[in-house]
Amino acid sequence: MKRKDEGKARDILAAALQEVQAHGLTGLSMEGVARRAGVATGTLYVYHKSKEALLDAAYSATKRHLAEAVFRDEGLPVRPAFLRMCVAYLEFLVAHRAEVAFLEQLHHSTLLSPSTRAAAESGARPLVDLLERGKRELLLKDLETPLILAFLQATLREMAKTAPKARFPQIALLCWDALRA
Amino acid sequence: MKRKDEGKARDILAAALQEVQAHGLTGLSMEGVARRAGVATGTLYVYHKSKEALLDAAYSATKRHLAEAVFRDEGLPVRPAFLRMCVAYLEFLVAHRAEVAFLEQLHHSTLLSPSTRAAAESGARPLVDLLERGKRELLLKDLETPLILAFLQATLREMAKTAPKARFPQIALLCWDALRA
Amino acid sequence: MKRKDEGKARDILAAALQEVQAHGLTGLSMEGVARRAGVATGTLYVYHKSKEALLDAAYSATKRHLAEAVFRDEGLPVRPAFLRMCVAYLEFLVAHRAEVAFLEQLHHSTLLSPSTRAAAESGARPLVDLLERGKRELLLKDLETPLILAFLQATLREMAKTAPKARFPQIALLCWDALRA
Amino acid sequence: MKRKDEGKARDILAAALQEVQAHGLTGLSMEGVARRAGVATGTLYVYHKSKEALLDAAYSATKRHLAEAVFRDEGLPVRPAFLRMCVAYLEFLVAHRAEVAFLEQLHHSTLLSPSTRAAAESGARPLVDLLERGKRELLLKDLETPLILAFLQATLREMAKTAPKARFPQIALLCWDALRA
DNA sequence: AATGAATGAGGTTTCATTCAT
DNA sequence: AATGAATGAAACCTCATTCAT
Repeated sequence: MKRKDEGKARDILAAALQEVQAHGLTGLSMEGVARRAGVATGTLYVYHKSKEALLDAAYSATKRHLAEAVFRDEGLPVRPAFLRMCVAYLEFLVAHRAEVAFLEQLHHSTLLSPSTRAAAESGARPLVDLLERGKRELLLKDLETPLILAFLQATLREMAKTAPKARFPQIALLCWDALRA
Repeated sequence: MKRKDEGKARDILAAALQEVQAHGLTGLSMEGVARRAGVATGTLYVYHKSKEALLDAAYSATKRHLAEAVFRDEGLPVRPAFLRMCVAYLEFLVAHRAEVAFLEQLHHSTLLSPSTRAAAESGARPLVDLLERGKRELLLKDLETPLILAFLQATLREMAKTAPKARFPQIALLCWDALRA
Repeated sequence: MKRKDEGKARDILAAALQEVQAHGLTGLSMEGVARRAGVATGTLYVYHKSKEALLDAAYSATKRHLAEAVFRDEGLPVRPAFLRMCVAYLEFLVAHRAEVAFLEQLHHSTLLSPSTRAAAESGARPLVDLLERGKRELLLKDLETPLILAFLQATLREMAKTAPKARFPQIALLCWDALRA
Repeated sequence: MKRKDEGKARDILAAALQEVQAHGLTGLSMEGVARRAGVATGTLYVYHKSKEALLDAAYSATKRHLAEAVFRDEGLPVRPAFLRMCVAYLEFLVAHRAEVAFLEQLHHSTLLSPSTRAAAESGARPLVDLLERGKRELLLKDLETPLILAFLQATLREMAKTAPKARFPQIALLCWDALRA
């Protein structure tokens, strides 16, 4: 049921995202989303069958957006691929604060359906594959993948808060050095 | 005259924590908290002037609980102090999953007052002091403190998910090695 | 699309008026108003953003009703205009007891916004103008206008309680004689 | 049940009066009264069996206060007695605005018991008697007593708003002239 | 498809009153 | 007598969802 107005569909998801950012998950109301998207409340139900479904969709779309920007597999060798992903992630973090905050809020919450969660997870597949390839090729330390992911996420998120864009390649290198065998 | 009951105050905070755990922040209702605490809804407002205030108080109390268990400064030298804190944190993570989940949910959310956030922050003071002492004594790498904190949090949280209690000292040592100068 | 229903808006104001009459200001509940108006509680909030706003609106509407019935300026000379207003006021008093009682209750009360009070005041403008014209033309005693208003209100209200409709012109004349120069 | 603390009993009635003045009848709460009176909420129920009873008592006490100050019968002849009462009423109106406002609010309201209303009415007995004596002695116009009362109340209330104390005797005389045969 | 008025269940909060101390 | 914590019914209001247009 999605062949109505592609632009309006996008507006609605964007509005949901901005509303969560502005009022928090608990302060989110369908009326608020509708107002921000410039449509009537009823219209929301033309595109999504419930509030939960709308949030699910917004979460998925945002995750996909992030995955497309960051986790593309471009067929590079391990090291340059790793460095590119780190830089891309840092850039995404500073360029799309609202999206990042939204994902964070939704991530901890009882609202997402398990299937959405699983689908979202799969967006990072290319990075996971890359790390495992790196371990097989003995380029990376033999640590559990979730641990590496947590380390990267924590480090990059923290660095994105203060470091200037010019230093992003350096930071990526730093991460590489921390993890290489 | 009837004095305010210390036990009841604790029950209410505990009930709030459990309700968030059970239904998520968005599914939290004052009636649910009251029922679980075994008091009337009105009683909640004797102890806290609003839902927000109740959550604030529960968050503060839980943070304090964590700080007391983990971040005590016992006057030890840097290395043993660091190792002790790591182990204590790991132990807290596995022994108080509900509390940890609750803190996580509240941490991202628009509900906490800035002052509560600030107060909560200060609980980790002893660890911050320790890290800075370590850097001054040239025992630790000269990294920004927030970065070290993020690293420790990510690593320990991840390890607590799978590692058995017996390996906690080893993990602490691993962290030390990762950070020592 | 469903347009806001003019009839429903009227029903709600009428219901508020009747509820105040039945249970007093302190006994007024939104649920009672909704039930009497034959709408859902939520509907009240489609038309008025709060209980206070609803009462404000009901007060304004009733005052306007009274003003239209009584204080019309029909371009008559002072004496016949004065007599006509007196009779019209007396007729309103007996024909719309509920409205009158409602206005009285609201008049003394902290619920009305100052702007509503001011707007309501302006309804009697034509009478005020008439009285001042009468004083300028030396037809009426040179008393302060508020004093004349208080006198008229007290007298007419009191007379309306007992006098039969047939005597209204006589009463109006009596007032005129009491005030003429 | 009133032999506890005469001062406290007075404080409670005074607090009720002030609270109505401050927040209106609808904004009146027992807790507010207790706080202002400097007692615990429970104490209110030692002196009055319900909120309604408390308001009844406060209304009665205030009416009695007014009656004692204004409607004393001092055995004077009609004219001086009338003039004295007018001046006393004017003085009460300016000296006890809070009391007057309180009485006004309660007068229109469903809260007073009929018996309280009747008792309060009887406070003005001496004035009613005086007026009837005046009519019998052919000193006053033969108007219905309630009409005279309404006229006096409206006029004096209006005059008290602006006239300086020095002019009170003049105003009293004005009223006398308006009503004398 | 789009609208937005209408719904009514459910949420938060208030408050008169009771009761243990 | 005095206290004030505790109660729980009801009040006000919000909001996801439906439905007539």
